[in-house]
Amino acid sequence: MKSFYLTTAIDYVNGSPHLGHAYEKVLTDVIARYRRLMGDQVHFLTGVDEHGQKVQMSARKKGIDPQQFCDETSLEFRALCTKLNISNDDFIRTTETRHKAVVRELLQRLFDKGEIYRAEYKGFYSTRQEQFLQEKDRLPDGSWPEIYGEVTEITESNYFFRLKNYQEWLIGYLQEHENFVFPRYRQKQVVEFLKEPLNDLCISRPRERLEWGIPLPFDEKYVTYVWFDALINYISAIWKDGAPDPRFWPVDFHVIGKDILVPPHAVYWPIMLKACGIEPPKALLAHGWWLQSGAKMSKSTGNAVNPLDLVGQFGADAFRYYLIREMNVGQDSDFSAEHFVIRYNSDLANDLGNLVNRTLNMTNRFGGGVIPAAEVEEEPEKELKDLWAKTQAEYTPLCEGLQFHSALERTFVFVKAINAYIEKRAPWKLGKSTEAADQARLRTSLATMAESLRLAATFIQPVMPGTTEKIHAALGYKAGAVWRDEHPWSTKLDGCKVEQGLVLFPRPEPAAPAAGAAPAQPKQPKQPKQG
RNA sequence: GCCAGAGUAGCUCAGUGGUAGAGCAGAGGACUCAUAAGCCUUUGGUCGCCGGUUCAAUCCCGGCCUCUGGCACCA
Repeated sequence: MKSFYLTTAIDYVNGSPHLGHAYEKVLTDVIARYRRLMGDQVHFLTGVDEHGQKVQMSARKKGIDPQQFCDETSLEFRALCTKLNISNDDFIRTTETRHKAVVRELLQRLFDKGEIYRAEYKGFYSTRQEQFLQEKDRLPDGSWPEIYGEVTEITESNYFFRLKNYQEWLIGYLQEHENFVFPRYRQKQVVEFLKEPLNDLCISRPRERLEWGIPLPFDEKYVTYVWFDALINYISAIWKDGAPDPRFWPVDFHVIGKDILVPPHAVYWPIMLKACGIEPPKALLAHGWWLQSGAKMSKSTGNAVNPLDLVGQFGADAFRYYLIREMNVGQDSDFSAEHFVIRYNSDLANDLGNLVNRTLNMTNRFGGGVIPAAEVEEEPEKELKDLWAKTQAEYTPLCEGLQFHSALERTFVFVKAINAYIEKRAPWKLGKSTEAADQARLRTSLATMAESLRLAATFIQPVMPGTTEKIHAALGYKAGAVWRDEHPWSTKLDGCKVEQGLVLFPRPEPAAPAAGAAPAQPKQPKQPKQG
């Protein structure tokens, strides 16, 4: 069985989860679920980054121990995974012993090899912000901004990692591995970055300045800083006998935000691994950001909508659907609650949810609640089956290319076609006919709509696993163990007993006529005709 | 400044060397199994601007404008 290891970035616990965290987890989860369905042995890791100055300061502000602070806030991130139905196999925290041990082991290994050395670092230090400043932090007139308070030039001794020794190696590696970074154009950014000479990387902080970190094994007066702590999580979580578990390493995908691609994941990380004698990752997937231009405006009026509230209101599957359907992986996209409601109503409630409900109702009314076998194949059936063949052919390549938004789009084209098929057959008319041929067509139409619904449900599974299960259950069906065997058009449903009715995606209550932007009013009902 | 991405119907986007497409929104219609859902029909665009190559460019080339992101020790 092929193994497939993928990770999200670990989230910094000095703050609450937001849409960006949610998206990264959902995207990674969709890939993970898809690979599992394709038969891979998946290992999906996520977690939290808990060290550093900000955590130390936040804990102090609350008057609690940093560890206690981490214990509390990391729970929020775990809760987010549960809420979004994330199927991670592991959740790592950088304050765990298993992690700290590996960090120290690798630091020692590099120190022994001479990859880490001690040197003086001279710079401008802000006591108030407890950090070194950069030349770019200066105001145009050369002074330092007010927020830094008193700035003094100090010299500090620190440990450095010989990054620049590996610059040529990395450039060559990127040439040989053109698909190291997805999307491709981001790899160009990395190559561009490497045209400038690298400096060695400062990897320590003196403990008097930063207490909350992992002490260097060869000098306990220092803790390691940021990258040699956080990035290591990807291997510390699967550490086995002095190396990352060969069943999973090298990792198939590190899913990260575009903001931490260059330089941390695309430069520091491969070089760190190379220096340790460990293989680099197979690929990095840098996703874009959700912009919330609309939210900023409403914030000023105090009406800010937290996107994560939509999960509670509409369910994890609907939320996941929106994120995956709207975002072209790698690009940025705009998030708006209005847009969300429009998609929810149109795709999920009207097209899919309503289709499920009407299929169940017709099967009960015209078929006695049991899905009959198809008996004829005329133009309407042929058209629908042809479309399925086309959908099936396109689906897998799209998913393999991470084009999940397109894969969903094709699947919903098929869903719409099922609705159109039903109109063509009009079982409610066939039901009134006593002709044997019409009765055969009626049974065929019930079988066809049920089967096509089963197939559509199968294809939405990586994105909306709960919905797939509900639809299959409503059809009285339990999917087999091998997903790909579920893809072809079949007679698997013959004789299945269906449920009474099922409203999967209830339409939201009409928005209260509160001031300002009322989101997505439901369409005005048409007046029923008199008579 | 440098690098990259993007500028196509009201909105979100697809697209090909031969006088433009989808979904949503809008308009009209027939139906009733259904979450007043679904189906059918339909109104919208000098495809950022200016040149060039070509029989022919939205798609090729050059220039320009606008937007977004990155340009290191900051999660």
